Amino acid sequence: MAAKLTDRGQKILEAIIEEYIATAQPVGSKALTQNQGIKLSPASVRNVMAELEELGYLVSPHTSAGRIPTEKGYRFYVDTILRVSEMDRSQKDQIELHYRQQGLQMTDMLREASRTLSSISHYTGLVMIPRLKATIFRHIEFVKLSPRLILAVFVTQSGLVQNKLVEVDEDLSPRELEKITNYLNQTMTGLSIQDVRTRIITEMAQEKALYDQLMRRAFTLSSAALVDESNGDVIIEGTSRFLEQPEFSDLDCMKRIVQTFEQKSALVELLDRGLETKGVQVIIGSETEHTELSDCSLITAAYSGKRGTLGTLGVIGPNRMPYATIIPIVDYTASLISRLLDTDND
Amino acid sequence: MAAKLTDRGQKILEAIIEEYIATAQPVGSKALTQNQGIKLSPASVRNVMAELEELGYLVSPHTSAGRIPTEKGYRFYVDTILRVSEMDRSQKDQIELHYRQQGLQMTDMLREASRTLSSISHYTGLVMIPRLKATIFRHIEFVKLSPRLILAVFVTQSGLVQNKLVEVDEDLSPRELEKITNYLNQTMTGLSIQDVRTRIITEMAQEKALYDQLMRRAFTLSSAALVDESNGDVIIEGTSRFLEQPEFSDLDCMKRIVQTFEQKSALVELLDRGLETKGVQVIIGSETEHTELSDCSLITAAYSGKRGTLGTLGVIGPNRMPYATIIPIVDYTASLISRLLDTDND
DNA sequence: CTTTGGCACTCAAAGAGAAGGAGTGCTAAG
DNA sequence: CTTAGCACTCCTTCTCTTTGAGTGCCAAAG
Repeated sequence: MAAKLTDRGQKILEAIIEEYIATAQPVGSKALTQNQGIKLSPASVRNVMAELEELGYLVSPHTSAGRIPTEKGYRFYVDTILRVSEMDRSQKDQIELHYRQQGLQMTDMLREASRTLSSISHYTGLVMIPRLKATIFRHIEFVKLSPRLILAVFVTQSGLVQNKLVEVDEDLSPRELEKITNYLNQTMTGLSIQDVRTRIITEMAQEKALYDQLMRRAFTLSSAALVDESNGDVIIEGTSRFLEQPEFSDLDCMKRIVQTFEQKSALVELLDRGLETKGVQVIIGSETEHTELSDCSLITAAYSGKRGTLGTLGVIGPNRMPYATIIPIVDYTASLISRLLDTDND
Repeated sequence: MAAKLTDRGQKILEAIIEEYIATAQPVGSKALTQNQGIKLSPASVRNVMAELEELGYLVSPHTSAGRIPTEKGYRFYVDTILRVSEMDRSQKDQIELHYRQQGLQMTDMLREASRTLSSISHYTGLVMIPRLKATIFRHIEFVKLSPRLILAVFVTQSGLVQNKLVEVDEDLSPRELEKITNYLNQTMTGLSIQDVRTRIITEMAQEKALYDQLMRRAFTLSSAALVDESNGDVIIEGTSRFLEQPEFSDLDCMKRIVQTFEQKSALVELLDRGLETKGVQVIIGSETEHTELSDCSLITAAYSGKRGTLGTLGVIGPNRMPYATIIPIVDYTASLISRLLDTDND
């Protein structure tokens, strides 16, 4: 019971998980001895399986069925058994093919990324749109729509374009607006939005601003324009892939998952977790801490622009996912997107 | 057989359809005599039902089941039987409640419209984003991202903001860009994009442009910026509502529908049909001319801004939809959106 | 001529066994 | 430690039956 997992135990656990991933059927002892390079009799395999069950890596749905992996089983598989192979050139090419089109804006590119993740992995693709405050200021422009209404258009270093309507108290002349624009573009370029906002706040408190009307207006306007009220957004592509998975054939369970997708907030939260981590992260089942997603797993990786992490992307599917093939796909996509964001628009 | 539908026939058809809409179960003669104010014996009702079946308004799934409406039945119901009631104040208020938030950009408002349509109708909401070329030019702004890359930001009369990256052959100085911007904003405001583009083309052909370098650049740049390469886009909210409908409990059928939604093109095509029509339009089943949607119906209406139709919005669900309640909802939402677009941003 | 009660008929849906079979745990022998 | 043998479990599948809702038609009543 207290015994650690033997070498043989790992081999068999691996074989069971891979078989189950492939077939979605409980794996029996006999099937194992036939399919894999396991040189043991069914009876021996059964002994090991009983051990594995006792350790919590497997369960059997009922007495006369085979075993299926538990979350703990998947976790162990992903953490210690799985060796992720490098992708070969042709696979990489296949992915890159989707990003050939030039002149895409950032959002379009991220949408394409989500679509590609889905179509190559055969699961559902997720891409988080960068949080505004994490991005680098590049350019701001104000368009006066009416005396009291101004459209702020705002471009980040990585090419993300954001629009925002700002209502103002006082009518600003075109000349004033232009001055404000110039000032902001000259002083703020290269700072992160976070920094821009703190700078605005400190400068507003300083004397200079107190006496210079224009300055005050500039700061009021830009601080309103740069408020990031979004709680994050995710591009989801390939929801229909979920309908292909036998584990979600229960309509009710399916409905709850699709609803969770539509609300997005749970996915935002899950993708957020990957922001700090380097490399690929795997979240399995109840680790999501959302009951509706307790049978789903995520494979995510962070992507970055010139300066630091921008967001995360990944794939979501059932626990029973071919991690071995999808992890490299997610990994490569993240680095590819990072590369594209680096070289684009400069 | 050749006989037209009698008054009594209509009454009974109406009762059957409404019963079927409510229960999703084939309707039998007995149920009818009990539920509705029909003062006939089951046997008489059966006679009428047989007639209705012969005329093609009903079918029975098998001998010992009740009858369900055919598409022809729904069509007749919608066209001639159904009398749509006005909505009362409280219902209108309930809808309007969702649009209270101020300072929404057009796209956000349309998304909210789609969400509201879905949540109030309990089906799936659709809102088509206006085609660029149908909209009225209000303002254009160019942001130079790099020597060869310019971001064109483009605002329409109704408040739609569009960004586009344009690659240029020659480096344009900020001063030149400013002049171009001013020129375009002065001459083009108030024209439709369609008109703007034809005007650009004719002016480019004229002598003035041939000799004025700046003009030529202005036209090249703006014509590139105003190309509308999008094939239309639709905001879909509440896909999960489909999973609640018993008629789509077949996973395979469900999957095909969700896939069709994801591709959007079919929906764009269907919403496009409503652009010319005034008032609410109903498309039933195979009238969609998409096999995957042959069990779906759409209820759509066009919405408009200051000048003419901008797009359409509506609801999609199974053929068996409560048309009587949804038609007013769609109708009112379309007029509400039109009103909001009219008063907004001016 | 229309309406209605009666009645035989049909057929899907639901339930009850019964058979089949995959897989297990245990034991004892190699 | 490994493995063959064997009894046991229990899900799955199939068939058969029952049930009941609903029909069509006919003949009698209004």
